[in-house]
Amino acid sequence: MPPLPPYHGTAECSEVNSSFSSRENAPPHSSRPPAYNDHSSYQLFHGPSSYSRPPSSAHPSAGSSEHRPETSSEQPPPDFPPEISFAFLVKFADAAFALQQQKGGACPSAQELLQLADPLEPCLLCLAALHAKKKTIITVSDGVSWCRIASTQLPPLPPGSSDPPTEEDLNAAALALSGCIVRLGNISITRTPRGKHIILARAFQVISQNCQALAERLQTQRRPEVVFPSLPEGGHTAPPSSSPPSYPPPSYPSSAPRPSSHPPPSYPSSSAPHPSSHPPPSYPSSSAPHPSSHPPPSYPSSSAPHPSSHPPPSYPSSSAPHPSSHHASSSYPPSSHPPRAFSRDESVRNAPFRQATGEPEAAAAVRGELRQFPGQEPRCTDTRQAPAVPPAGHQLYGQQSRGADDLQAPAGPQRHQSSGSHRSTPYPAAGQPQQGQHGLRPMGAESFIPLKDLTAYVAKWTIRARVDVKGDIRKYNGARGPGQLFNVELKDKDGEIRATFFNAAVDKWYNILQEGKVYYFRGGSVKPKNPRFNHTRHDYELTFDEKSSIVEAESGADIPSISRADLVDIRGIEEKEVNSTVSLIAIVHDYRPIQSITIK
DNA sequence: CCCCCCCC
Repeated sequence: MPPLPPYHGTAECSEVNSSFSSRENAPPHSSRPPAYNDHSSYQLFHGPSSYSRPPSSAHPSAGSSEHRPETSSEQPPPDFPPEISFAFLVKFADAAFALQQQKGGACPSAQELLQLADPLEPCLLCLAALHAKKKTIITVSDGVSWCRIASTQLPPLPPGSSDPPTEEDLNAAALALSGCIVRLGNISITRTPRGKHIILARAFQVISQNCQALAERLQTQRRPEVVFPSLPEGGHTAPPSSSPPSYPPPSYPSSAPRPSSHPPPSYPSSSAPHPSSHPPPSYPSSSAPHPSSHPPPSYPSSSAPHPSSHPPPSYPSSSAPHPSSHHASSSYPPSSHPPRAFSRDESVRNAPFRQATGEPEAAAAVRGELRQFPGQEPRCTDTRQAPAVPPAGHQLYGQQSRGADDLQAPAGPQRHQSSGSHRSTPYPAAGQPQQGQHGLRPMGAESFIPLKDLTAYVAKWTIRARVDVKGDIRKYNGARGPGQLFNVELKDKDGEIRATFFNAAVDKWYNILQEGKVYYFRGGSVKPKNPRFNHTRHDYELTFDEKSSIVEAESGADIPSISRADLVDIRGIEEKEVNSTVSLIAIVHDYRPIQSITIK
């Protein structure tokens, strides 16, 4: 899939994003729908009433701030680095709040947050992404701050949704996302000609659905919203002061200069981030960290320079202490990863609705990624255990055992947890691999070449890459008649390339290829890409047919699907250069599909 | 073989 160039977009896009800015100090609490509509000219959501259910109301029992995720409190949420256990998240959030209060309500800077964590505990947890067009706004939190992200991807729809999904479908889908941990990937930050900031995601997967307690806990505590008006105009790159990994947690470097503490005058009084029901832990309106309209010279973050602007391309599982500190993306070629609209189909695959079978979706979702962290069993907060991951063998697609099959749930979790969540509509994940035979042999022992070395002049090649993004099947009517196709964006350690499957190849491979998994690919054709439509950082693109060989790789640990280089926390987003790409994992507090946007 | 969305 062709990373599209930065979408400088549509007016509506910019408008939507403008909502992130300033006045959007609304707390993540879903109880404040109006906040989203402050622009009378925009009709962003279906209707306030449908969203007014605060997650907490749905899970009254979990409202207490002391409530902790029941199970596996010591386990990291799926896809989080092993150091990031729930206990850590909670502890970290508490420390962050304490620091915030100590600072008189000012949001701790990234630097300060880093200092709250143990040297080896990454304090930046997320991976985020967004799109444009038919936007969707998701309010997420990383435990420290929260923000709204716009996405054109519709929420994973419940089974039986009609093809243009009905409002009810969308609402149900939106509700189902509350309390989910999602992976929002390939976030693109761009600036429109009019100066608006666009934050778009190309990947959206539900990793876990059992995090209501954590989400509620986060919601019960006021956290500053991170708005994005303060995105640097041009690639401002924080001075790479070597990350200060080790600061004893207790010592809050309150000394850290907080320019932020002086919110620009323009800041709306609304600054009180969470006017809502939860009494502010005591932080002054000043807390409103990001004066919207006037992009602070670089808000708190400025104080916390994000070290190396050029993060390592690949990250060692845990050695990288503070991925967050790396604003890798800043080094990204602008526009290299433009927003890409996700189709509903994809969303469905990532639906939070679980199947009755209660598959360990978390594990499924993370499979691949978690493997990067030896010793970490993929698991979510609770009961869902990681399915025994079959000894990484060369698994032939289509011949997997049921268990393996489970693991394949694409990114997706898609099964709904029966346990008391409001999302109870189980429905099977789409895109399950078929049970067909492919007669392909494992190629684990085969040698493969790096994607970057692939050219039209390489005779017989085998590549080993992760399906970073799988597009939807598109029907078309070309000169040779109708056809169908889908694209995937393949990625390996240091390269990427787009591949296309046409017609019969679609039928054969579409369901086999799953986003996030690593495969050996052979038998495809290489041709120069058309830079007009393909923006991957590769001069060529691939085409596979039904006779090609594609076999899942035994392990994808060396090809991180979530590059730590791109990991940032929410606050880190604003520090990114325009056109940079970042990743983060956050908890969805609220998810509201946008019904329509009326541009004035 | 497409190429939708953005740019050229």
